[in-house]
Amino acid sequence: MYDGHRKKGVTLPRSRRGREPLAHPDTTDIDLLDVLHALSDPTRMTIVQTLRADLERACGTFPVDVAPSTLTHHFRVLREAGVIHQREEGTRRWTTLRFEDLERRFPGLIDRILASYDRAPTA
Amino acid sequence: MYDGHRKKGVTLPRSRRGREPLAHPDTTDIDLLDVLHALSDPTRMTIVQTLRADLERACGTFPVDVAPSTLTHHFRVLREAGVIHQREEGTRRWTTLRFEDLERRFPGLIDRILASYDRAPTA
DNA sequence: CTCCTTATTCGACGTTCGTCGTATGACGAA
DNA sequence: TTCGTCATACGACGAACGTCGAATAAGGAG
Repeated sequence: MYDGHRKKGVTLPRSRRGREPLAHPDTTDIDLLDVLHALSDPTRMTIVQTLRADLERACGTFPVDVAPSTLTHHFRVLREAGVIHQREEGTRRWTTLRFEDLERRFPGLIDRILASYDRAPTA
Repeated sequence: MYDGHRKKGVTLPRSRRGREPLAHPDTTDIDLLDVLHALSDPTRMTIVQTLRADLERACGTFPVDVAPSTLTHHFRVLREAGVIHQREEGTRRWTTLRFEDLERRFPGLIDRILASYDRAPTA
């Protein structure tokens, strides 16, 4: 909802990077529908595809062409869906695929989806 | 279909059921991202789940609780994504899962997704 | 013919989505 | 300290989404 007035920097210091510990859902709470939705975007699919090949990457090193703030948005969607894990180290935020967790929850799903995507990248 | 009697419809003739032949994408044009998006909605997932079990059903016979016009919308999303096929017969519109087509395009995908959904229906 | 059933199209509504520019914060190097 | 880099939060924008009610159309039963 719209909260109205919120002067410039007066009111909120606001939590920034490193404050809130980057909430990740428990493995058992990963929702299939959220995962499918997260993977239904080409940018996010590319991110997951890249992470399946390489183990860990920093945010800025993905082969996608969107603004940094857009990328942050996509990472949040993937993280909140339980698809990726992010940890912080200095100014970098390292990202991994939660492959084992996904495998435990939905055996065989991720690789089947990625294989389907390789077969027909963007139609 | 015959076009003959356009009675008092002064304003909008407009295409209605049966006029436009219910466009379905070719098998080779089915886009994975569209399929994943189509399946990321609980109502549509339930429809697909139902169709995988039963072979063919009429629109009104699905175990979902939404308004008829909403259901029509969901069927269109599934149909345009290439997930279902619909044919008309009298006042009924029969719906089937395009299982063989999906299997040919993305082998093993649909059953893997449905198995994942059975495992954790709506979290 | 009339009436009921089936399922649609249309239009509207509030919400969510993907995108970006700008400002901000935290870290590390000079 | 200052400066540059990495990545974020915020706010805005238009587009798409899920939902529904009302009107419409066609088929079938009487």
